Amino acid sequence: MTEQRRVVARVLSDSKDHPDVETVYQRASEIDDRISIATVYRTIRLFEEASIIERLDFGTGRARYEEIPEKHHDHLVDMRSGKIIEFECKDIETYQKAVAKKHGYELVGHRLELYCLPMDDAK
Amino acid sequence: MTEQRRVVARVLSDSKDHPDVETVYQRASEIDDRISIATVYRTIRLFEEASIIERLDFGTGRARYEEIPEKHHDHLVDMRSGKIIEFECKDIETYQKAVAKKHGYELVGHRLELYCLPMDDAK
DNA sequence: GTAGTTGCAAAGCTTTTGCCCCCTT
DNA sequence: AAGGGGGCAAAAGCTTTGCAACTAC
Repeated sequence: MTEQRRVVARVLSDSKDHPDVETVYQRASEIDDRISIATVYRTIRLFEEASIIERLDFGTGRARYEEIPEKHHDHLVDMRSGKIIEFECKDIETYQKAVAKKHGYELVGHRLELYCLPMDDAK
Repeated sequence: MTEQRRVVARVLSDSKDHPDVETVYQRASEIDDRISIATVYRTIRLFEEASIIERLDFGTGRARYEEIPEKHHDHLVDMRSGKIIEFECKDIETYQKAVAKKHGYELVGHRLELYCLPMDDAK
């Protein structure tokens, strides 16, 4: 466990948003500027493989990350502001399992994003 | 409307799977080998912007495409074989709208993928 | 001391673009 | 004839990697 990994771990843990690698790198650099972006990539990959963080991708071409939460949730993307809202919906998950089963599969994971506009903008 | 675009359009239309750009390029080349991959990219982008096709992305690093269907559907990914199964579930969509509304949003689009293993493999 | 980690820069992959030529209309 | 479209190769954007130096234990 090196200093660099500690810093990256701390940044990821402290981030309440869903930062991309560049953002993690910037935040880590503020704490300790001897860190390189290659190390950030390597460390993030390591954490991802260890199931400590999860990769998200909202179609922007850059991967974003969050710590794997206690409680699973999905994401609602505010298309106007880019804000990400987390939500949980047990009913949806129940139906997902049912769909998988109907096709002869066991549900192992899923990915759900809702792309939305604020009520007032919608029209 | 040039020959190249006609060929790409035909390939996309004939493809029952969800080909990536490289695959579309290969299939197009079999029909007419004077096509370049740059043109395939350009044409696919054009069709995407014209809402003729839709971009999919199953986390493999390459975008995949399908014609926009009459009836909306989502995708179940067989993690063992890579096969993609299309499904439709009205109930899930109803709950999605409800979730959006609860947060003060209007649902504009969504993305749902189920990652599954065949029943027999699961354990 | 040794195995594992970092920095740097180069390379990899997918996708986009500049430029000039060509085809379509 | 004019203008959009295509081919090629170079460039861009994100991510990974080779290698030598360095660190943690």
